[in-house]
Amino acid sequence: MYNINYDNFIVFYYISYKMLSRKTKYGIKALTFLAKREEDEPVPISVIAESENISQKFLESILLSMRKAGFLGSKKGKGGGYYLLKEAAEIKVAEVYRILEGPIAMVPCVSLNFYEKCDDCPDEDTCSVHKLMIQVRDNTLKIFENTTVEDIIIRA
Amino acid sequence: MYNINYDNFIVFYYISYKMLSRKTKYGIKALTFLAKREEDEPVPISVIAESENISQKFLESILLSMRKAGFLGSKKGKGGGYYLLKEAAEIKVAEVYRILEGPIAMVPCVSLNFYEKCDDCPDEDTCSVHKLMIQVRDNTLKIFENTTVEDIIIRA
DNA sequence: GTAAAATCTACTAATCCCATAGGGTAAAAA
DNA sequence: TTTTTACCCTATGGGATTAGTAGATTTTAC
Repeated sequence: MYNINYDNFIVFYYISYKMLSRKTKYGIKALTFLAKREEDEPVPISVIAESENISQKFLESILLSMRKAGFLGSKKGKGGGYYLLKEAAEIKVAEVYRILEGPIAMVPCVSLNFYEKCDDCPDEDTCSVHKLMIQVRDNTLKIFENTTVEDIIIRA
Repeated sequence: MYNINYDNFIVFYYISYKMLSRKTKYGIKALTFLAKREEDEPVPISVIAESENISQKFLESILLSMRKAGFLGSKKGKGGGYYLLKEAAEIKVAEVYRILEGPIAMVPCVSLNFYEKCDDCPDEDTCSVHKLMIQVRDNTLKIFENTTVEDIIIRA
């Protein structure tokens, strides 16, 4: 929490970082954790959760989403857990982001995969922010498309 | 709303675009609207709201924030309204964004102006997403710093 | 074939923030 | 003094996030 002085009145406000949710963050952390292991044996949720400091129940739903998306496989029962189905170098951050977070674009009207007209905006061509947001989207997309789980491990 | 087929069950879900709120979007639209006018006379909130298709009450608070931030001046009573205090070429999108939306960074631990440790992350150095988010921040920041209200008008 | 281990599923809940609306006050002009 | 406008405070519905709780289901181990 921060405070800023306006006209001699102290104004308290919370800063919100909503662009990267914990869900996506945890998802990426879990993927890199799995990729860093040498063995291909299934890893229980509990192990990933503890190692990466993630709420286990929350992580369950995240891993499930990524299993349904084809990144992970799972095995039930003793000795079970989750394991990577793809090579770390084949998993792009862009794909993971879209599964867990949603569109990469800042506004629906500039989304490539989930385009929708902004319901508050009568005309995209005259919209002040449209082209600016396309620019931002292209740049962010470029980074996410060119970064794989392997890249993340190497850099860190 | 989109629907996707998982295991023969139809799953409905809503897509959220939270990165650029209406607040910021409306703020930029209002600034460009004022900048496009040739006269420097004050423009009533109602006129801006109607022209740009913005909820008037919501726009009130937005313009107030931008007045307190030094971008706008205001005049009460008949013939009153809001007017630009700076030249359009001097108003960077980055500044407007920080006032209305908040930090440009996707996560607190990579924010330049509002740095905070992520409370779910024990160690930034070993965090998988930290460096990636720095990269995204730098790119977005570059765009926002190099774009002014005048640029927006010219491009559109 | 029983117990343990683990994934899966569903429901609930607290909290937060966005977007908006309503109503009233203060100031400026006519 | 009346009108016009910005200014300020409060409230509220809805939705997203981030879990927590309880149990069902599947697999392995003994």
